[in-house]
Amino acid sequence: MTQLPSFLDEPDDTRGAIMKATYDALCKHGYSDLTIQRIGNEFPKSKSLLYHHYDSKDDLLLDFLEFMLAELEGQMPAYRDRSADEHIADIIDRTFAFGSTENNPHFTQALLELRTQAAHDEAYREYFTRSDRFVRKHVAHTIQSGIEQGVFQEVDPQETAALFQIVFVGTMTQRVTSDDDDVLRAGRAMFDQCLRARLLRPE
Amino acid sequence: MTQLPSFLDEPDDTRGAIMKATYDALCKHGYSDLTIQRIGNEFPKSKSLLYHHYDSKDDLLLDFLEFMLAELEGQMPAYRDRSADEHIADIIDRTFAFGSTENNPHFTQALLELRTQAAHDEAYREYFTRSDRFVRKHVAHTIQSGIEQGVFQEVDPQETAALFQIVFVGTMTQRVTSDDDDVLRAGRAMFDQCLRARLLRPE
DNA sequence: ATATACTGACTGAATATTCAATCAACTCCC
DNA sequence: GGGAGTTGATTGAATATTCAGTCAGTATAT
Repeated sequence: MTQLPSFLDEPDDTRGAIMKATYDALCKHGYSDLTIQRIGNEFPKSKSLLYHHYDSKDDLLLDFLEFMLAELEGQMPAYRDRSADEHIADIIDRTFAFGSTENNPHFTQALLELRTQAAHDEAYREYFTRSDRFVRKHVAHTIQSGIEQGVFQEVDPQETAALFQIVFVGTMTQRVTSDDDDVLRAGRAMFDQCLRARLLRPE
Repeated sequence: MTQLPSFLDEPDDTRGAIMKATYDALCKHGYSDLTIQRIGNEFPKSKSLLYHHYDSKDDLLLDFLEFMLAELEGQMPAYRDRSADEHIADIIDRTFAFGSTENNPHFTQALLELRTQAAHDEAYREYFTRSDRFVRKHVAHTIQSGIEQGVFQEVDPQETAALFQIVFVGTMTQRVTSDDDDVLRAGRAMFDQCLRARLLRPE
C-alpha cells in the first residue's frame, strides 16, 4: 500500500511530470548517480525535452528542490481550533511517522539526499536554512500559544522549536540510513516522556 | 586552528595515505562529485596505484567507510572512573560539539555524505546499522550504571540511548546542511532541560 | 504559417578501468 | 657473495563507457 505521494500522482502538466520523473529517478539511483538520462528514463517524453524546459541539469534540480520544499511546508498541519498540546502531539506524531512505511518513505529519502547536497552547495543550503526557519517559526508559535493557554510551562519557544527541529532531521536521517526500526519507536517514547516532564503543566 | 584529524595526519603506510587522499577529496568535492581522478590528485602517488590496492572505486569507498566508522567508534569517550552523570554530560558535550568549527567540521561532513549513501546502498546501510548499535549500547550501559548508582531516575536505558542517537544524527545533519548556527545552541539548551527534568534524580 | 512541444541522433569532455612496462626489494640456489 | 628468478609497488598511456548538452528537424495546435 505504499504508494506515490498524491502530489506526484498523475501530473497533468509537463512540469509535474518532470518533477515526478526526477523524484522517481532520485529514489531509484540516489543523488550521486542521478543523471539526465535516468530522469529521462522515468519520463514519458524524451530526454531532450528536459532541456526545452530547463537550461541545465542544475537548473532542473534546483527547481525540483523548490518543489519538494513547497510540498514539505504544505504538509505542516494547520493550527485550526485545537488546543496547543493537541497540535504539538500531532506534530510529534507526524515527525515520527515521517517516512514510515505507510507514509511515503521515498519522499523522505529524496529529501535527505537533497539536503545532504547542502553540505557543498551554497544554493541548497540557503533553501534549507529558509525552510527550516519556516517550520521552526510554526512550532515556536504553537508553543507560545500553549504557554498563553496555560497548558505548557514557561519554556523558551525558540529553544523548544529548535529541539523539535533537531529531532525531526534526526528522525529523518535515522529512518532513511539505518535498518534498525526500533530506534525510532524507542527514541520517541523517551522524547515523549522528556517533553512531558519539562513542557506539560502538572494538573 | 581547524586542522586535519590527527588520525589522518602523516600516514606512514599506503592504505593510510589513500584514506587521507579520499578524505581530502571527499571534503573538497562532496560524494557526488568524488572521482578516482580527484582522489588521485590528493594522493602523492599515481592514480593507477589505487587500482593496485582496490578492485574498484566502490571497493575503495567501502574500505574508507569502514575506516571512518572505526575512527568514530574510537572517539567514544571511555567510561573510566567518573560518575554516570558526568559521563553523560561529556557525551552530550561531544554530541553538540561534533563538527563544530573547532572540531573537524569536515569529518562530520564526510561522515554525513557517506551516511546518506545508505539510503540506496545496502552495504552502507549495514555498516551504519552496526555502528549505531555499538554507540547505543555504550550509552545505554552508562544510563544503566547511573540508575544503579542512584543518580538517574528509573528510565528505560534502551529508549534513552535511542533518543541520544536521534539527537546525535540530527545535530550532525543540521550542522552540516544549514547556515543557521543558533539552532544547535538553542536545541541543546532545551535538550539539557528536558533530560534534567526526566533523567536526573531530584536531590 | 507560425510558434511551441517534442524527438533521435550526435558530440566532446569526463570517468572508471585496464594494460604494458619499470623498478626496487627479496628469495633461493651455487 | 652473487646471479637468477620472483614478487609487489608504481607509472603513463590507452580503452571503453557514460554523461551533459546540442541540433536539425518533425509533429501539433492555434
